[in-house]
Amino acid sequence: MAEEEDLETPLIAELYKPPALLSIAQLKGPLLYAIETYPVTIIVGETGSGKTTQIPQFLYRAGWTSDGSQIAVTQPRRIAATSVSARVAEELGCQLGQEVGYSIRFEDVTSAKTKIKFLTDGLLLREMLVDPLLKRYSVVMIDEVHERGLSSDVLLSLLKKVLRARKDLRVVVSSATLDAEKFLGFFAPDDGETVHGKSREEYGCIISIEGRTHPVDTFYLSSATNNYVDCAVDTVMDIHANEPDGDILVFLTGREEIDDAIDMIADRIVDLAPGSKTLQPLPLYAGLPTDQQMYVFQPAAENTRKVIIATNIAEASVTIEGIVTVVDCGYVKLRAYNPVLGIERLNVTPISKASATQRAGRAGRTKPGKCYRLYTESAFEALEPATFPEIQRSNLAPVVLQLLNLGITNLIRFDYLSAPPSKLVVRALDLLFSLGALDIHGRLTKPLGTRMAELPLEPMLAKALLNAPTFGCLSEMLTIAAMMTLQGTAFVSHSGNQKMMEKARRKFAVKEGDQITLFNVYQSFMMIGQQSSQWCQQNSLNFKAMQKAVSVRKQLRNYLERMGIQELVLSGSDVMRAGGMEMTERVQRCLTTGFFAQAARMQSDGSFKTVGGETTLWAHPSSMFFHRKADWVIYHEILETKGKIYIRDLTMIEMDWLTEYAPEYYKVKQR
DNA sequence: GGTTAGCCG
Repeated sequence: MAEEEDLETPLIAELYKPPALLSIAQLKGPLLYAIETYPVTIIVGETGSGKTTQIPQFLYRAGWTSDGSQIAVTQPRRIAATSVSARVAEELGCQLGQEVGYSIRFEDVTSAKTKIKFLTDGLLLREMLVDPLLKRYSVVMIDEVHERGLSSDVLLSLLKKVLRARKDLRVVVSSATLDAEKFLGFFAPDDGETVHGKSREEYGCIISIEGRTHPVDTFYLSSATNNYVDCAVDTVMDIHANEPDGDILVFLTGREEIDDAIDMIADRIVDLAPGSKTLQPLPLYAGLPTDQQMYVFQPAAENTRKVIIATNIAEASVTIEGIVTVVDCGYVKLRAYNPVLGIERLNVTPISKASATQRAGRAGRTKPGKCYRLYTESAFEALEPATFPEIQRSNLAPVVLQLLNLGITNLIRFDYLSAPPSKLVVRALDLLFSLGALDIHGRLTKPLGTRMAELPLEPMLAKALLNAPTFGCLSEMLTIAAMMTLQGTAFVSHSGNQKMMEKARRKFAVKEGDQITLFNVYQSFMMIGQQSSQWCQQNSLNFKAMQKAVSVRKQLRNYLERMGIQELVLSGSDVMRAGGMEMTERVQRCLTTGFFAQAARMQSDGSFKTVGGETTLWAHPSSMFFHRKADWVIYHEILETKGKIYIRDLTMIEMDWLTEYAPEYYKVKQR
């Protein structure tokens, strides 16, 4: 086919140079020596080097847990914590939950015998609230720090402090990229200073480990493309025509691009010579229903080559057998946060070198592979070495709350690995102050502020929930809080089935808005649906998400009970009329006490304006106010997509409630 | 007017 022969921008080869490194087994001695000698050891090794599974076992066998302490190994994702722990338990020949276990939210598979514990980094942060010096651990290993996630960044800062207080603690930091010097420099004492008698040079060391992956030949475009989706499709067809067997993995940035690419490939398959090997294009993104995600793991049919077109989900958390070729568009969607408007948006951003390497590595898991980068080599050279830290582009209110609760008072001068813009910190402090979590000196209030910090909820929702008893709607707010944490995943939404979904949603809808509609969904699931998956299917509901809501609700209720707040179940007429107010109104008022800063008023054209009047917002199509009229509302989330700002989870309120429940916040704006 | 990169407590 001529079309594929003369690609506008032909691909040129770049030779792969295997690094001369030692394998993990050969490094056992040096690793144990380093961890014994230095407070901090930085491990550099690609996924597949065995660092995550082997190092904890080395430490365990070398006696690091013989005094009854444990080894903690953190992972950024739940799926990694569970699967790695299962493998280590198998290698050590023990039952999972005995010597080796894992702990993630809602699942604690550990026991008194557990010596090696895998857990998510977010959960270790939570543990620090109860045990700030992490006394139960002799070694803490933080894995995948190169991803620069919010939790792992904060953990590293906190561990630096803990190391100052605990001479016996050892920290192992593991990264897939060569930014080890930065991490080591962060932990080490300043020049001329010492910690526990150790100088900067004596404080830590770096060990690099060889990966167990196969070499990957990398190709670049000779000149840049302005349409990487078209280019990806061309490249796939070209590979299919010219390369031997083996599946293809294509990285694009989102669902829309993936669907487009799949349609284009499907069109081109028709043109393939009769009887020749065919292509099976498969999408993979997180929003896809689980059963459809599973197709990518099934081997291709006879005489068929699989092409998996995926988002970043395939970069780290998912491993697919049989991939020998990777096509990398060079972009990813990243969250950006505008602290002035408090708006999150998803930006298509060039990936980092670290990501590019990780993506290429996906081609070399079973045998030598090839990676086609849809950008020039000079564009690759110009990429940032590592991903822009999440702490510099997030809403920091939850982190600030947690740090304050750990006794860290100066958040501007806190020892960050990469400091967030001070605007983000100030915005977070402002919000927490207006919620009543901080006093004018920036200290946590008691009990409200400390309780908000303890709840595993975003601050606004935590505030509303803690206020619920005064409105006599704790039971309802527990349900609403649990449902809101699902972030719009309660209803299943695969393309083509939208009408059914709309119909299902209308069954639960009430005029007061989305939050009380979510309450109805939960109530029906429990009472009518009897928590069955079949009932969920009939009502276009996501069974897994509903089960999660049940768990979250239980967990929140337990937290509140420990704070001495009981869920009172009122009965009959009490529920309907307590305080001379309908339950719905009490819930609406209660929500206002948490979300007053996110109020908007509907205009005659159906759009919304914020209180200041400067920003135009639109109800998200999943909201009932996408169609219906409202006046004032509070909203849960605000997000920007394709230049349009949407608000999600809306509840009707009255304007007077804003000044009633947040007089300070609205005082200035009234004048 | 028409939707959601990914992950965590």
